[in-house]
Amino acid sequence: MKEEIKDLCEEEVVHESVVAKVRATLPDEDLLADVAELFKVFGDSTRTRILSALFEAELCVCDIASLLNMTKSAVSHQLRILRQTKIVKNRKKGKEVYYSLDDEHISRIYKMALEHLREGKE
Amino acid sequence: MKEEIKDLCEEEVVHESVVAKVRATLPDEDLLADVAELFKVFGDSTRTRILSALFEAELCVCDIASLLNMTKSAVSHQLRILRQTKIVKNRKKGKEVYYSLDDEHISRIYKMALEHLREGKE
DNA sequence: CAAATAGTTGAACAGATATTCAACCGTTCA
DNA sequence: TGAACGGTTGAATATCTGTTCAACTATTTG
Repeated sequence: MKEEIKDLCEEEVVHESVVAKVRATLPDEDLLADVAELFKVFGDSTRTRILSALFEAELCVCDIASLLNMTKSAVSHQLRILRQTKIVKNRKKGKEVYYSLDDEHISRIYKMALEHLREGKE
Repeated sequence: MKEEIKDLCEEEVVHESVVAKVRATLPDEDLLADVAELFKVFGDSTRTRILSALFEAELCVCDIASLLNMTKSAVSHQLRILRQTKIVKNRKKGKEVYYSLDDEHISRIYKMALEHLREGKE
């Protein structure tokens, strides 16, 4: 018998034709992984707080740390993640490094989510 | 001396006035936590795969498990998370439980992210 | 009623992740 | 030049999170 995989509904799939159709339209595996990765970056309240601060103004690391009551180190670690995903850009002036948003789309997605949650709260 | 917190830029904040202004406009702490929580749900490729399947059709747990080549248990755990955050709803018919999307906004946010990533890939 | 199937659930485990800490680099300025 | 400050980085730690496994519920059907 072929019961190597125990819990997988291999044969007992209930709706073969629907499953086949959906499988055909499923986006590329890599693209879906990228979507997940992008959302994962937003999925941390430290980072969402940093971002909503940067919606208002360009800020240096010390500003952000003060604003969020966190250490510079912790902030810097999170900024690195936001930088690597091209959500945030920086410019150096003297000793200070100024951060700002790098992408218009990002703002739209973020604000749409905010709006969604605000509506669901009356 | 008041050096309890070591790395926090308490006094050395570089731009007091900007920080004060930004602080005033910062969204509610709870709302930001909710935003993060919502995005965290999207921040897993198993869940993004489930969602993009449900964009196409209503599916039962076995369908999804077969489609994604996962166990029913693993899928069920993720569906619970999607249910709790009201992203997905279910209806029971006989032994089977059918899942579908519960929210129009969610689709818009999700598809906007997909579009964003597709554009950045030529 | 008993067997079979769809689905759920909790505990356990492994892998990921955020913060802390200490050391470090680069720039300014005395 | 060297002290001071803004910022970064890597390792360590504690916490969180996804999958597995096994046991369970509920519904159908023989």
